[in-house]
Amino acid sequence: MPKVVDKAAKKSEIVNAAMKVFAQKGFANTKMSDIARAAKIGKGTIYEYFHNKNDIFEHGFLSLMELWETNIAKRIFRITDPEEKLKAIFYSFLDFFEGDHSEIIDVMLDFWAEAIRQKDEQRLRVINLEKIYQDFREIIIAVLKEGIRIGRFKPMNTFMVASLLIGMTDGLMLQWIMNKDLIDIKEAYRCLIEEVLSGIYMK
Amino acid sequence: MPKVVDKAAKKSEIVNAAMKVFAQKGFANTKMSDIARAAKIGKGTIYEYFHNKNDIFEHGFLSLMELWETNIAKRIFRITDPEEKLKAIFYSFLDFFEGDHSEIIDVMLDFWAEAIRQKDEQRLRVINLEKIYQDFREIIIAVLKEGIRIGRFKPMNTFMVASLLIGMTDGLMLQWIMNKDLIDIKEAYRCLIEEVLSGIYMK
Amino acid sequence: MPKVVDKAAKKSEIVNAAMKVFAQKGFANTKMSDIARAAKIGKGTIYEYFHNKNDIFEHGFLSLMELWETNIAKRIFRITDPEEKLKAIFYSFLDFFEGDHSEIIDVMLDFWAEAIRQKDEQRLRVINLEKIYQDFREIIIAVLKEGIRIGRFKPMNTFMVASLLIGMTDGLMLQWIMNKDLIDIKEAYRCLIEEVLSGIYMK
Amino acid sequence: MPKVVDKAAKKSEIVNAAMKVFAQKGFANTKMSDIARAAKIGKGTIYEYFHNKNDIFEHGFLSLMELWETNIAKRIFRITDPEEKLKAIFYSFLDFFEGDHSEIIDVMLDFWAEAIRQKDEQRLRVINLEKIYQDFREIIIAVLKEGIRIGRFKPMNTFMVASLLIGMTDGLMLQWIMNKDLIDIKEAYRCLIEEVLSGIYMK
DNA sequence: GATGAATGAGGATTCATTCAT
DNA sequence: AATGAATGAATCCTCATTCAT
Repeated sequence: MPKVVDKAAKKSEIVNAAMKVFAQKGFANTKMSDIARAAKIGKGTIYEYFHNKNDIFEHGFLSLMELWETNIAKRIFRITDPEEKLKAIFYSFLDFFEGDHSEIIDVMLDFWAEAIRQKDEQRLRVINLEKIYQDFREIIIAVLKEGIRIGRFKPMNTFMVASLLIGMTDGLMLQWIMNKDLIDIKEAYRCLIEEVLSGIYMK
Repeated sequence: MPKVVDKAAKKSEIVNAAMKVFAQKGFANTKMSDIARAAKIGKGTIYEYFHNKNDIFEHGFLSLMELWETNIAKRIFRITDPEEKLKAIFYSFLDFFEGDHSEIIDVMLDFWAEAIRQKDEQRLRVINLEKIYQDFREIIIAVLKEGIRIGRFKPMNTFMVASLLIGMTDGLMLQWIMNKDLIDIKEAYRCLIEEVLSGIYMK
Repeated sequence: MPKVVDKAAKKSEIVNAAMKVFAQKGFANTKMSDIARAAKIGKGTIYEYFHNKNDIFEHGFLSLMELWETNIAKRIFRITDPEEKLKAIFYSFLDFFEGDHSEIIDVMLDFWAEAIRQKDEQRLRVINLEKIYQDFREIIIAVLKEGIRIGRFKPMNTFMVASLLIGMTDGLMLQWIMNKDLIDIKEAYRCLIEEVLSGIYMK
Repeated sequence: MPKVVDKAAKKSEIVNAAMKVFAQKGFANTKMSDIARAAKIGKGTIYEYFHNKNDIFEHGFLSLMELWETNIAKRIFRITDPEEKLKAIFYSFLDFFEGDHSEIIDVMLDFWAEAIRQKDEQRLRVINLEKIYQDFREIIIAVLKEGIRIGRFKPMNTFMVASLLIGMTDGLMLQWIMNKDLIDIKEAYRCLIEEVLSGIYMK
């Protein structure tokens, strides 16, 4: 009888180890041997679970996205009030930063850069960033429209405002990554929600 | 009699060519031969003007920043009204996107990713993104404070709001890079200035 | 109570499976895992029966040779007439091609190539192709000499003619492997025996 | 001005060096560094002239075939008598063995093995052995038919006899490669031409 | 006995950089 | 000053073999 191994568990162990290294060194500068060392396995073992370095990268991205979607869904599915829903959506981001995913966030830029580069390629395109933005935009647009309908939000270009709000969280993250001591991410979100959002409220 | 060459001019020609290739392929995937071909010179000639690939990258970043600073300064140095000043600052970004620098913007993510990676290294650190954010934040904070002082803006956490506003332009750019047809960048800035900023105005 | 296994039977099962894969992919391109899959056993199990990949190869070659020798012997041991004996020898080759060993034949070239490469090495040299040719040549030379003695064959350089006849069957096989539809191997041997051999007959 | 190099000449230098190594070690066992050392250049330089190891192999094969075709053509284009033409064709092989290509011949088996393996693949198939046999067969068939027409050769299955004759030279070569001292290749061809061919002559 | 998960030595290939011309 | 031929360090990936279960 050969050794029995939880393939799925080991796979995600490797992904996690890889993500940490990616975050530290960047995707291009990370060697397979770095990942192997971080995961405390042999170089060749990685190839039992992944086709190549890109494959690991993509799995990492996907697992990050799943985590994120689950989180959003959990936060907002019960809320009906548009204002509260909007707040909940932005607070769901905080969960990421406050959880122990902060290291993972560091590699987001590499994901972004790679995704943008892949944007015109028909091939695999596992990292379909455009689709992700689209999905997220639609969620926010729906909330904004509902708010406008019931007279809680001012009339506005919902598509643009949604894009700007999403942009704000992304851009905030960038600055936070740069210097985590400088930006109090919790306070930043409070400020976003309490002070900036007020621009879209009626009156 | 040796050929007389405008060293500086040729240097910036090479940087410009390199930036285009970086934008298309990303820094790591760009070969020196790609740059040489794009600049219509020999591979070896690049080394007459730059120490190595990183050197080109850094010069590219710096020239981008200079362009940007010049632009902002030109836009706002004469304006005194805080609201107008704020608008002018954001409109100055548009100049980038509307000018023929749009291709160059594509490489920004690589700059960001690399800058973030270098953030802890004492060494070279030509790309001091933190410093750049700092500078930009201070400009905006000054405007916000002046606006609050004269009663045009609501009291607020100026540091955070400044960070959020900067973040919004960065994040917007990300989405615009992804799909330039989807996002009307001009309209987006109009929306930012007219609809979102109103959240900070008094009444 | 340990499982009782017919070691020898399993060993030859593995060899047979391996030969099929060798024939398809060539020795160098065949992975141990390919052999394991073909033999429907685990990769590690192979090593219970063979030292390494080379070992399998050599066993395959040897079993092929045994088959061949048995076949020749069975065909000719009763015949005394030189002409008939010669015909019988060549017909014995047909048995190979007409049997279900045709797949195995495909790997002969790899054996040849490897054997030739080993020809100068003192080491292992399990595949002693030179010896095999020598043996075969001697059988044919004996027949030719007997034929000459009793006046059925013309006087000739028996060594050379034997070598040429052996070469003809080898070379024929090469062409047949290339395109089995093009060459009717049965007709080819008939032609060899009836038309070409006549060159050595008296009259 | 960069160094001026005769690219074509260097390319064939590399091929020649590679062929020698292939002959000694076999294609699969030859490392790129072996070729580099043999050609007295750096490992990377090889890739300035060839795409990969296979590419070198194929160029080697092609140059061998060109040499061979040139040789045959030179030998026979003026001869009209079928018997003499046939002899000339076989003597043209001798030129190879007597020239300094004997080392190159050693790698033929690798070509064959590889060609046979590629026989079903649609892809590149630079080494189209089937086509080569076809061409050669047609040349011989034409000679045989002409000989029969003018009553110099017996009626026969020209396709099969041609295949057998080609096979004989191939098979002879195999044995000669095995032990060059044992087989006097010159005498072998004389014997082929004088003794075996006589089987097809009228009377 | 059987297995396949784990391994790391080995080798093909890439590409920044050097340097002779 | 300009060039591109030459290079080899660096790195991805393969796969025969080992060994714990």
